[in-house]
Amino acid sequence: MFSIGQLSRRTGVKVPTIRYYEGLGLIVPEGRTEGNQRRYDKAGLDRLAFIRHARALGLPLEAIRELIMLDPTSHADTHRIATTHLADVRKRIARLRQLEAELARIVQSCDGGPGHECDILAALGDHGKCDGAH
Amino acid sequence: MFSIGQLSRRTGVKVPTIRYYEGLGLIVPEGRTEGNQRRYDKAGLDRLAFIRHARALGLPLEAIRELIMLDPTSHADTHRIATTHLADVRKRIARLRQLEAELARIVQSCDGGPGHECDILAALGDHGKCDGAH
DNA sequence: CTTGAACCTCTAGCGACTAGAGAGATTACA
DNA sequence: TGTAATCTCTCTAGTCGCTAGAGGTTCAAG
Repeated sequence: MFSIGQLSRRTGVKVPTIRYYEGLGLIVPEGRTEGNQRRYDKAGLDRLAFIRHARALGLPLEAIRELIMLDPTSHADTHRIATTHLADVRKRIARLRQLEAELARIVQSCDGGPGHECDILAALGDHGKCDGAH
Repeated sequence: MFSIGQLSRRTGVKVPTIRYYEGLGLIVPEGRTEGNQRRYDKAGLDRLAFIRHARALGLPLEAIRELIMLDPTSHADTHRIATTHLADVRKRIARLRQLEAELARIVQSCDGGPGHECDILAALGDHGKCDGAH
């Protein structure tokens, strides 16, 4: 049996966050003490480790809830959620790479030295020079 | 003179968002009509276009506020803000690429077909197989 | 039995908006 | 000039994934 603090220390998830997850129905303590404090068993520990790892991978809590709720033998659903998230991550990477290219271009337009024409502000205000992706 | 709706249509920034920006002090209408409606001039339009483009590049509103407030001839500050943001974007890309690699590995561990051992749930719960970056 | 740490619930805040209520202003057209 | 349609006003609350704090209770060690 673990207290919420022990669970927190073992998983690296902060105490208020665990309670927050409980509010969302993602994890429920096995029981309570007479004094109303939460007590967890090994299953609770595993569940929280699962949530934490999935979060570290960037899955939104809603997707994690789906993973928890669905039939663990249903490969199709599991696969769908993971694949969707992978596609999402790839989209975000693509977008960030565009931003990176444009920002790099803007920063290079000025060497930061004094007495030099600085184009950064103008470049930020002027959409015309961009690829038009945004 | 533009109404808030005209400004919205010309810049692609939604009306409530313009008012939200005003609450943060990023843009102020040139004046108001007798009936208390906002009216903007060309400077307001340019200012909003600037904000929109900077946002599209991912700059947080706080950074945009800095850019607006600072002396436009001060290259150093401008350069610093843009460079900081570029570094931030690069960090986020690096992190997402790690996630992508791991997710791809996890998804590949299961072909989604029936009657097949699916490792996705196990892989999500088990941090041990990861590079340990998260 | 006392102390101090850990725990409880509840509320509010972050960033960057978005949605909606309910009321008032403006504009286009007849 | 009237009226109807559209626009705008302020205000509040919701989104996501937490985090921080107030004010009070319980637990475990010495």
